[in-house]
Amino acid sequence: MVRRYIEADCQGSTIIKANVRDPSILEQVSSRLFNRAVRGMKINRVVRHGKQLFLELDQNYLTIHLGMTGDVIVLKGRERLPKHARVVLHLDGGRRLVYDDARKFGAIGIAGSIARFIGERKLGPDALTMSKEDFITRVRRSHRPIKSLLLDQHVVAGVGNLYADECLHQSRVHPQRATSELSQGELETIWLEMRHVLWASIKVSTDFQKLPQGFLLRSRTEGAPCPRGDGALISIKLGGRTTMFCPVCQTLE
DNA sequence: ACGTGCTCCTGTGTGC
DNA sequence: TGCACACAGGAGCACG
Repeated sequence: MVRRYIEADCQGSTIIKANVRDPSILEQVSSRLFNRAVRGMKINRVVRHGKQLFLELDQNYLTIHLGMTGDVIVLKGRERLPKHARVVLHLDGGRRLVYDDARKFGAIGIAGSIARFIGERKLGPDALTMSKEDFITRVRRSHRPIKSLLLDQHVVAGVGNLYADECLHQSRVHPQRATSELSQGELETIWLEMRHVLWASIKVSTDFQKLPQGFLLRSRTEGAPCPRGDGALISIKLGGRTTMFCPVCQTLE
């Protein structure tokens, strides 16, 4: 969604200059080098891999990870900056591309190539691009709970906590099931539902209330009725993350 | 190779 | 209304 947004509003624009208002948001690059890397460069296109965004410039890539509270906003006039604007890119034509991030878990940097960036961080294949066979091969041998694997960006890139819960709910698989114990059919279902869930969310621009009936994300609250059956949702901790599921339709066996 | 707990940071919701 | 506290959608790290 953010990738499309940036591309729609900024593709072809030239970065006049950058204003790094909080250098601690920069990853492995100083403000000075960052400025030098982006100044005068055109934004040719925007590529996404998992949760990572790559703004393709003329000679390198500007990388963006939104963390938990990061957001990209394009200001077209003289609007006030958002409260936690960490980096502002001044574009030709008076537009400003703003990175806003309250908690500062996000990061912005410069990369020479996408492949190298992914390789250095050992990121797995993108959730929406990887084949079913690739997904099953990468996941199959692990004895870890399936939810931990879905959340592990080294295995699959792009699935966050909420989407992992939704994906398993749609698949009717208990989040604590050991992945190695899952049947071929269950793994195929999980791969399919992972795609369904991510596409569905993109379609409604992550406005969960607009998701179709039956989605956990519409009422992700402990005790809420299961959106697709009889149970009531319960909450557990798995790998330190809040995990919501229906104990009636997602069973451990 | 795995789970656990801690860390970074700030805003929001809850209970007293 | 004010305050203390728990918790939050990410991810890296040390540790056992």
